[in-house]
Amino acid sequence: MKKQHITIHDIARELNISASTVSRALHNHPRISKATREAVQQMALKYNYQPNVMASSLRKGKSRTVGVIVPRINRNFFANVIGGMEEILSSAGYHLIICQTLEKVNHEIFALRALINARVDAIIISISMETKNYEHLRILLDQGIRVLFFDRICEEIKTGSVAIDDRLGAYQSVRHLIDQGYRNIAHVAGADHISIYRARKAGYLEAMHEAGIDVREPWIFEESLVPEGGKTAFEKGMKLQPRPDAYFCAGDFAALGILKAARDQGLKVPADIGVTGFANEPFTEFTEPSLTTVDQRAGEMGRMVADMFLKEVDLSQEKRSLERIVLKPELIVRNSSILNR
Amino acid sequence: MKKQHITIHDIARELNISASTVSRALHNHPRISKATREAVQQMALKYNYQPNVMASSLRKGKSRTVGVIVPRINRNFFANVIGGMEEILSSAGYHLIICQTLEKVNHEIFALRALINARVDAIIISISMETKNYEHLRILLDQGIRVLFFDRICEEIKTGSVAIDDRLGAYQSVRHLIDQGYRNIAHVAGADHISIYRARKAGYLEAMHEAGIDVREPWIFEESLVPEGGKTAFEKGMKLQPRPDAYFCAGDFAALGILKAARDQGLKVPADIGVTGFANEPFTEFTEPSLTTVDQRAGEMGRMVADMFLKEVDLSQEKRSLERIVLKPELIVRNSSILNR
DNA sequence: AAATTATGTACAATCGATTGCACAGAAAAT
DNA sequence: ATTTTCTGTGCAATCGATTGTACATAATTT
Repeated sequence: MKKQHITIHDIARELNISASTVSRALHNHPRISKATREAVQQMALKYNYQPNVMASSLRKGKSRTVGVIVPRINRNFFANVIGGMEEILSSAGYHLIICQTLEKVNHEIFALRALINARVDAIIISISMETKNYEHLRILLDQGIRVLFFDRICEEIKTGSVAIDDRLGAYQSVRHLIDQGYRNIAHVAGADHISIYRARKAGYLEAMHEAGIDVREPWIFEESLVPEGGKTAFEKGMKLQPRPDAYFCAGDFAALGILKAARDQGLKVPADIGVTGFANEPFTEFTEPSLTTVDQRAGEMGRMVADMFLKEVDLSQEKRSLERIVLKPELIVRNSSILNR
Repeated sequence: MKKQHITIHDIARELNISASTVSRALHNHPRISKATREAVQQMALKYNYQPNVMASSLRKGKSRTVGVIVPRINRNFFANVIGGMEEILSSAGYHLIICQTLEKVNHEIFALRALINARVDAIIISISMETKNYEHLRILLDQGIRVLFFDRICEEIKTGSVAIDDRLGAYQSVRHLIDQGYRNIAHVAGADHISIYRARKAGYLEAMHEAGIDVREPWIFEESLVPEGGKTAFEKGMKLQPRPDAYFCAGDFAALGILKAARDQGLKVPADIGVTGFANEPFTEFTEPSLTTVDQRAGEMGRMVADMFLKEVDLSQEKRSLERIVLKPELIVRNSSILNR
C-alpha cells in the first residue's frame, strides 16, 4: 500500500494555493489564470490525480450512475439490452449498477431501495413476472426519481419506455405462416397476465381473423415457454381434429420443444408441421431445421433507453416527455416455416 | 416532486436531538437509551428514511460497490458469471458496477480508471484479448486496490483468482474421443497468445501423447473460433492424408461450423466424424446431432470470486491470501462424439 | 460522603469536491 | 484623477453520515 488517493488539497498544498482554485482550474473555470491552470493540471497529471466521485456526487446531489433492474442477467435478451446500454452510458461518463430480480417482486423492491440509497440518477427497469401491484414503482415518481421502462412496460405508470411491438411481431409471424399455406395454426402462449404474452396472442388472433380463419378454442395452449411446454402443447395438438399444421410459439424454447416432439413423432418440419418462435435466441439459427423467429432488437433497445435518459437528464421532471417508443420487431424467416407446395 | 430525500438531520430536528445521536440510534449503538433509539427508529420508518450511501461511503472510505470488467456482457459465459456474482454480492449488501471492454485494452484502462474514481471496494476482471502488457493492472495493487481475476487470469500479477482448468477440460474431451475409438483427432485452436487457448491445446496434446498417437503438425488449425473458422478448418482437414476422423474445437461455435460443413459434405456425425466443442453454449444441446462439449461452470465461478472477495474484505492487503482457485470443468457427452462400433 | 464508574447525549471535525461571496489589485472607462 | 469594471484567488459553507472526545447526570462502589 504505497500512496493513497491524492486529493485537490494535496495539490493545493504543493502549489501553495487554495483547494477551490485547484477545483476551478481542473474544470477550466474562466476566472483562473492560464498560469495556475496549467500548473494545476500538470501537477494533477504528475500525481495521477483522480477525483473522488463520491465526494462530488454528494455535493452535487447526483451520482452519474444509472441503476438497471432486470429479471435475469444471464438471459440472452437482457444481456444484450444491458450491453447496449453500457455502450452508450459508459461513453457518456455514466456507470451502470446492475441488479437482478430472478422474477421475484420482493427482490425487485429490495433492488429499488438499494438503488435509491445509492442515489442513482435514474432507474431503468424491466419488471418481474410476479409484479402485479405497482405501488413500489409509483413511489419512485413521487420522490422525483427518473424511471424508465424497457420491454416489460408498466402501463399504469406514466413515464418513458422502450419496447417492441409484440403484437406486430406475432402478427407478422402468423401472417407469414398463412402466406406459406398453413391454415390450422395453433398458438403456444405464455401466461396471460403478462402483457407481452397477451400482446402476442392478440397479434396471432388478428392475423387469423384477417385471413378469415376461425380460431378454434383448443388451438391456444397456455404453457410454460420451455421445451417441455412445447412438447406438451404438441401432444395435446396431436389429439385434436383437425390437427394443427403449424405452431406459432410465444417463445423460442417452446418452439424448440415442438421441433423435437415432431421429429420424435416422425413428422417433418416444415413439410408436415410449420413452426415459428419468438425472441431470436442464438440457438435458433442452429437447430435442425433452423427456426423462424422474431428478433426483439435487444441491443438497440438498450441503446435507445440509454439515449432517452441522456437526452432529458437535466430537464426537470415536469418537462420530461413521457415518450413510449415502440420498436418494430423483425421477422427472421428460416427453414422451419417454409412450405414448398 | 413531493418530498426530497430526508436525512438524519431532519429526524434530529423533529425529535430535538442531535444528528449524531440519530446516527448512533440507527446503528444500535449501546450507549443510546432504549427510549431515544425507538423514537428514532420509529421516525425513520415513518418518513421512510433512506441513508445516503454516498455520504457514508465518503466518510468511511468504502463504497460497498464492486466493479466488474468483462470483455462482453452479452456473451453467455460472462453473463452467467455476472449473474452468479450478483446473487452473492447483492445479498451481502454490495452493488455491482459492470463495464465491458469489447476486447480492447484502451477500454479496459478507461474502465479501470472509472472504477477507481468510483472508489469501488474491489475490481473483478477478466482481461481483454488485446491485453498483453499488465502495467495498468499492476498499478492497482500498488495503490492498495483489491483486484481479483476470473477465467482470463494474469499470471504475472499476484492476486486471488478463479478459473477453470482449461487444460484438463481439453484433456477430458480428447480422451473421450480416443476412448470412443477416434484416432486421427484434429484440433481447432484459438489464438496462441491467449493463455486459455494455449492450455486447451496443451490438454489436447497431452491426451494424444498419452494414448501414443502421433500428432501430426497439420492437425492443429489455429482459426477464429466462429462457425466460419470451423468450416475453414474442416475444409483444410479434408485435404489431409490421413483425413482427421474427429475434431476437438476450442470453442462451440467453431464446432458448430464443423457440424454444418460435415453435413454439407455428406459426412455423418458422429459415425464418420466426431466433434467436440468447448464452453457448453446453450445451443449445443439443440444442434443436430447435439454437441459434446465442456462446461465452464460460469455461475459457480462468479459465486466463488464473489465469496473470495467477501471472505477477505476487511483483511489488510498483506494478510490476503493469493489463492488461485482452479475449478474442474465438466465434460458433457452428447451425440456428436458417440461412436458405436 | 466521597470517589469512581456507567450512561446518555452533544459538539465538532472529518471525508473531498464544489460554489456563492468577498476582496484585492489591475485594467479600463469616465 | 476617480470611478467603474475585470481578473484572479481565497474563505467558508455545504452535501449527509460518522466518530473521537467531552461533559453532564446517574448509578455504583469504597
